[in-house]
Amino acid sequence: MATDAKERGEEKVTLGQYLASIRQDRRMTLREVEEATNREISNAYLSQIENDKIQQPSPNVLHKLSEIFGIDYGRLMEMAGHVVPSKRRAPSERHGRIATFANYHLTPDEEAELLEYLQFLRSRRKTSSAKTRR
Amino acid sequence: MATDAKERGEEKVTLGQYLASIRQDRRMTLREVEEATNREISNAYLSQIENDKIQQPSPNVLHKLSEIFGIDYGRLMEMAGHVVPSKRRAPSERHGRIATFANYHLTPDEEAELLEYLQFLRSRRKTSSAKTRR
DNA sequence: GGAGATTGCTTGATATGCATAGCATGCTTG
DNA sequence: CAAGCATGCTATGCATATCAAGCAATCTCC
Repeated sequence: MATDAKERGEEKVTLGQYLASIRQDRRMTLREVEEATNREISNAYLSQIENDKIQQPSPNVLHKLSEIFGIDYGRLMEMAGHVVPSKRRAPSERHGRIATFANYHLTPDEEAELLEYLQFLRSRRKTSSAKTRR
Repeated sequence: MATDAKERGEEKVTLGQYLASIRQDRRMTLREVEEATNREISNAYLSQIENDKIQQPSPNVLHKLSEIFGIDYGRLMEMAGHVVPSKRRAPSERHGRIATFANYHLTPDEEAELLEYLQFLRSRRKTSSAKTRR
């Protein structure tokens, strides 16, 4: 247990972070995404979303993005703070499938590095009682 | 025009009409509904919604109303013109060989750090070439 | 008839989604 | 270096969701 991550700030993946990482994973530029949406979503606006300048992008926007990227619309809705049908609303996020890496096109190399990094993270956390990071 | 929404004709019922008729059915006043939502939705705003002055009430508002009235949230979303998340999840199981991370049960904290690290990894070896070292 | 409450609605103000245009930096090549 | 383009981001402005306050019609009950 332990895991008092909530108390220390920056832990949870934001909608912006998630979308940005997905876009990079797909190797697309902001303008390419704009193109892909038939100019329905401007690159400028996308930038704001990725930097969390927009608090709640509309469902239609999120849907378009989920189509482009081939990711789950419901999850985007959730991350944006919208209530999703058939999902129980709980203030405390039980982890579950927040940002599963299945959505990323990881190369074997990347996967290896991530695993290694994860081990590093965990070892560090177990041994030293961690404090301010970075 | 506060006629019953039971028009025999096939004109489609608007969100406002629907909500108004439901509220009347429940025999509640605008202010009672406002109360029932813990004042999250003002009676003034409700009035505008019922008269279709508002084109797209936010999902959260619609959800609250669906709770109060005990009606289907998804339907309200649809009537409001929002795309409703369908669970018709396509066979997007392209991950195949790299589902490794699915086996780890990452805390939100770890997931965030991994994502950040992945972005870091990719940001440096952008698209081959270039010996740029920022 | 008038005070007082109740109910639906309008209005003015504010917040925020979202677009167009433009900026800053980086990279490439003459 | 300058020119050019690509990429991410910012500045500005408009549209609209949402609220607080107030108004008009109604229904009491004296």
